[in-house]
Amino acid sequence: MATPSFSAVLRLLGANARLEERFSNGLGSLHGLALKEVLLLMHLEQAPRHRLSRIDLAKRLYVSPSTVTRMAAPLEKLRMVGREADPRDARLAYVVLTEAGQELVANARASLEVMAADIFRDRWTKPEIASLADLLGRLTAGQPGDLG
Amino acid sequence: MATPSFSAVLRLLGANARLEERFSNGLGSLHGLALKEVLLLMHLEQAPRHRLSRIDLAKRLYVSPSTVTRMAAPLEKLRMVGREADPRDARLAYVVLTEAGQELVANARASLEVMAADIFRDRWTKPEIASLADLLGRLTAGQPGDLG
DNA sequence: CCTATATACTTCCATATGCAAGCAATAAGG
DNA sequence: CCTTATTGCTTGCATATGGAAGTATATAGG
Repeated sequence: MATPSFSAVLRLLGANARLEERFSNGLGSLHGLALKEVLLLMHLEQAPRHRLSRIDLAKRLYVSPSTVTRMAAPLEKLRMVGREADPRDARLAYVVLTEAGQELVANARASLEVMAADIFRDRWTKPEIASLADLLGRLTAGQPGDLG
Repeated sequence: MATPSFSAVLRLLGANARLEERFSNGLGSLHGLALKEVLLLMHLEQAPRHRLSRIDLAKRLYVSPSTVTRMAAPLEKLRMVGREADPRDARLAYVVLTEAGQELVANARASLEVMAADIFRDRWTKPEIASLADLLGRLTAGQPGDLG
């Protein structure tokens, strides 16, 4: 029917939809945060000084700057992140991971790793999982701040 | 850092975001339709008698039934799909692909296959693409109406 | 310096989407 | 038959998101 390339793309779209559904169901009840919010915190955790500008976060999360502004607001209210100005450039308003945020992201990451392992539990060998991760990594290569 | 399973999941999310961005940019200008609308038409094309109930479409597109209702409305206005009642069950309102819809989906599919090939143009061998498609197919297995 | 351009962020508006509620029709069980 | 539960679809409401416009700051070029 479809070319192999097209088939790969179509299946990636489907696999993504299934994964998002699965993770959303499991995660919200556990930590009260959406998957995207946890990813935001994970990017901060990985960044130097645990902080990133909203623009950098937007690039890493593949969303618009306005979305980052609105995602950060409730996280700031929950004291998971703080706001920090740059002394050299008054335009910058870094999003900084707090202590509480670090704790939460550690727990959420553990939950996510369990859920991820569950997805491959049946009918997958370790080399197959590694191969999938490797091939997918080539599709996202060249981006700053790869989490995985 | 992350377990291989978690890494695969994270990269899949990122790859999906990049692909959607790329396909949205290229497709809208070509045929005036969003990627999701083309996928809807492709599912109809593949279905017996070129028609599906809104519920079946929702499952295949991984969206809610209300979204299908609202996606079909403008396509019906454009005469890409029609509405057909079931003589046995008056609750069913099939979405049917029209002649014009078949033409459009053929053209759009060709565009999508070119775009898909573009994504893998550099640094990918045919076996690698096939392997990726195969592995991703295992994540979506068991679903009705696989397009690829 | 002064002006023009670019950047970071925020806010407004339009659109997309899921969920709950509602309606119509069918199916199931007495 | 009649009642109840189920199913397919639509609509109202709340939320999420991108893009355009607006503000403030920084940079580049005379």
